[in-house]
Amino acid sequence: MRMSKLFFQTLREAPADADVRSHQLMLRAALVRQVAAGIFEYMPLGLRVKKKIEAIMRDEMDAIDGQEIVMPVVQPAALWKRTGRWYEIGDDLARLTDRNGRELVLGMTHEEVITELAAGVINSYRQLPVMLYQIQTKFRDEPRPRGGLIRVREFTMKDGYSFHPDISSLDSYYPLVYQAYFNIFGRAGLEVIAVESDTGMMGGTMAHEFMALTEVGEDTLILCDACGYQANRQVATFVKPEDESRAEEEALPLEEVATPEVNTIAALAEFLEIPESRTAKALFLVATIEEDGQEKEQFVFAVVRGDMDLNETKLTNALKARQLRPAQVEEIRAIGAEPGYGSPVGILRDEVLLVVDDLIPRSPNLVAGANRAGWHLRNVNCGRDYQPDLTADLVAAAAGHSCPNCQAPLNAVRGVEVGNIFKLGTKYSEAMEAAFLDEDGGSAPMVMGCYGIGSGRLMASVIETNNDDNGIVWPITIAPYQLYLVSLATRRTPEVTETAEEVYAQLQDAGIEVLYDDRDERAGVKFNDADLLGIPLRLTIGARGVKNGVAELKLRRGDEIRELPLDDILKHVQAVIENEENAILDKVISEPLT
RNA sequence: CGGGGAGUAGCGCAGCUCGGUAGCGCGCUUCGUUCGGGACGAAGAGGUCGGAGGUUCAAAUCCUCUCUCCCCGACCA
Repeated sequence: MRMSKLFFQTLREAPADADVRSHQLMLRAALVRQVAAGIFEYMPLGLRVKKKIEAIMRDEMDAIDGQEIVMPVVQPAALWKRTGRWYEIGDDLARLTDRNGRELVLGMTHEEVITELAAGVINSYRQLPVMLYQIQTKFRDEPRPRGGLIRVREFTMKDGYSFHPDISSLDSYYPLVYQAYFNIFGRAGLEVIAVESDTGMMGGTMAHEFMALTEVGEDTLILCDACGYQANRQVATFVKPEDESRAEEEALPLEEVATPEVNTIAALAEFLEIPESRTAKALFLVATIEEDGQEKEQFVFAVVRGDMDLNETKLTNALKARQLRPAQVEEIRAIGAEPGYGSPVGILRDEVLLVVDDLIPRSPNLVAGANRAGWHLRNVNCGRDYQPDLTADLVAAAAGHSCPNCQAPLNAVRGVEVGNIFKLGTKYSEAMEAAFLDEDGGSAPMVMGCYGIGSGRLMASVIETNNDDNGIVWPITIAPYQLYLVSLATRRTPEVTETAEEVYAQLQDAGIEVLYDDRDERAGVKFNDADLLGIPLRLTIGARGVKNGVAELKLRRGDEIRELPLDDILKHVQAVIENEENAILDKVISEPLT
């Protein structure tokens, strides 16, 4: 491709809207443009990267017997009503009505459609297992798109769905996808780690997220350097700090203490001169719980120790709740509690589901609120002063906590979720009546898995982790072009243009992807654009070199400049490209899932 | 949805406090000189100042409403 013909415009300065590095670079390098919040268009260079990423996805999906299909973006609401997600999912699901008043949705994922498709085609266990995937546009009306392509509303996703005759078939297939995912990210030059994750609205029994470690990530990961434990903060566990000396402590009498204007744990600990671990934190929430097929709202009073944070995912799971929201002040008062001074002692127990973290019964004589402003209670003891309805692990693991496997201190890092895999089980096949006849002639629902990767988010994550002050540093496997050919010709050096044209033709004929800078620009402009665009190889043809029969080769990552003989240039370039490719493939992680 | 910030030329910004009819840098066009890391000179093109309403002789500037975008939080297969 000739730069003189390329549809692009590099920007010297990043648009003020762009905050994160990858977003700035994508705009400056003319990969994408933003059309609206969370909605982007891809320009030629960006689309080439996207296509390369997707080619890798196809390759790896095909390698584990995936078969590519395409499903619609616009889907009938009826499908989503059958699984109940039409009611469960809120405003994230974009809904519309056609001219005849039919309700439609914009697909945010395709379980409903694919399950119906599979149900229509698959009748027999002989047709199983099967893996279907697509690379398709999704739309989620996110409440807050952010970070350029990190979190968007309209995006392209590779989503795959596998169908199995039984759980063991899924169990044996799942690790293949797990490895295929490492292959995809590795080949795209993105370092990721896999963490166990919550199954969330997808349902299912086991799930992993593939995370790119970067500060712009929205997820917090809990890692153990000592033993390799890795989990999303949503599900991470840890060994609760057991204080042996205190566990034996005698329960002391309840005692009210005046604490004017003290309505946070930090202020309370300071005011009473006690550690936060000697206080009880009260949290007021309202859960949506399904009971006898009916949804109802239930006030939930959660108690965790003052030095810990509630993990809402754990609480949601412990309650088997559909949803959880903070309670309103009026709701809190209605059950006899007071915001900022909440206590499990003396509330209207009939209306409240009282849930305590499993550390609370082992922590005697805590300071809790007194359910009236300006007062707290000393020596509150679970079991003596109040009886919880449920005791469970409710708190979030954090840096410094003890690893659940080896007790070493845990680390917390930020990550971007670039892919995920789920064992769905039969949630969708049952709802959609996707059954098959097994060997015994009996009917059984198919067991499903689902597997997603966002193309754009992957691209952004690669840029986020592969750039320097001058621009992007693409892994050669997904770079828009492999080689940037710079012609430094002037009007007085037609031989340079001639040579550059010859080299361009020669490299192109050999199948090398060349971006040829034939513009009438100064050297500095060309070099700076080459750096900004991040093309892995830069080959410069200048007057000096032509005179000596050489061209200069420089790698984007690195400073070394090598002179290559012009009469044998193809061989050298090919060798360097191969070398660069191998350097990336060598880093692909092989991590059998146990 | 709560909190904060911002909309003036393709991009980055000034002008707004104190109303007087829009400016700077980069980019873009033409000509000339230059030509190995974002050249120089000259001449140009380009803006209903996000939108609507109001105040005023006069509004980018003051008032009201509204739309959009960004950041933090809530939320999130």
